[in-house]
Amino acid sequence: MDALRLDDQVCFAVHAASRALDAVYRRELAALGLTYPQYLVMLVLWERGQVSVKDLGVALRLDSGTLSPLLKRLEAAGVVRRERDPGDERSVLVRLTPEGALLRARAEPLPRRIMEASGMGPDELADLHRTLGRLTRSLTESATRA
Amino acid sequence: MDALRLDDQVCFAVHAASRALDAVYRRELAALGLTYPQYLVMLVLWERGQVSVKDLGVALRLDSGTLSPLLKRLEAAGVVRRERDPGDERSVLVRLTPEGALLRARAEPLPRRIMEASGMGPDELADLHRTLGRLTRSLTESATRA
DNA sequence: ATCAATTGAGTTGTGCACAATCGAGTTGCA
DNA sequence: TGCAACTCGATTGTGCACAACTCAATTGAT
Repeated sequence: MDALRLDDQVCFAVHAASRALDAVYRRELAALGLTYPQYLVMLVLWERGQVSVKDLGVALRLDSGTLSPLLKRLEAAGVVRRERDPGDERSVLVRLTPEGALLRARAEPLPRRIMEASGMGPDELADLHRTLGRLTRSLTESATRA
Repeated sequence: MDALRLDDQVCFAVHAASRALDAVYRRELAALGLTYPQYLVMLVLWERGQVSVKDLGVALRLDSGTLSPLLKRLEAAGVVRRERDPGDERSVLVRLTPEGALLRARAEPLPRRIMEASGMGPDELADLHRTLGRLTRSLTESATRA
């Protein structure tokens, strides 16, 4: 086996799977007016109600260069509000608007639909989840070490 | 378990792994002057020597909107050449330049380095590769059906 | 032989991702 | 107390990804 064959590269398999997932989410989220990364932000907000941009970045592993414009679009769409933290004026708190909170109900059926589209059972998905978690951790560590 | 919890979403695990891989490749490829998607194109060219834009799109599952500017940058970097297919003037053939062919040797050690950074054994990686392949196929099918 | 439908690249517009940088606000230490 | 170091968010610039569209070349059906 040739180490440089495209089809043998796990990296391409991950990349392709990620884009295929994105395409399925694009279709499912269109009705909610959200993109996939915007949906990820909403997941965090539906869990916590309010988060600083900093903590959002930690949760999603995104920096402010990505989050700032994304949050601006979510604010323009009327689903979140942004305001400086009175206790620390450097920090910006992001909260759900009532409209944003209402979106949650419409997002509820999504995970099941994606699971069905994946063609995999719960156990297999859980296994994949764990494996990818380990992979991401290893890669991240190796990146910070080097 | 809450279906909408970020940490329970396999989609986020895939997304995060993909970006972590991209980060590692970014570091490794910097010396070659390539980005990760450009490296994927080069993989195909190192295999086949010459490919039409159309076939590249099939191999990488990318459309011309992504490939056209990317190939333009590779051409500007001097590693590929583009010319109309004399047999079918609609088609554009992409070929390696000698400089592009030389890059292959410098890319050779990459897969091993990434494998080490992944912290996973060959069997486990092969397994992940297969699982992701099935996932991508299922998602793609479900997308075209709907 | 003609022309309508199809194919293949390219362009435009939108949005994500990251590096590098800036500036305001905060903290800590001399 | 005063100032240097640090933190946080925003901005700029580059590149990837996809949808929608344009246009030229080709194909096929009549």
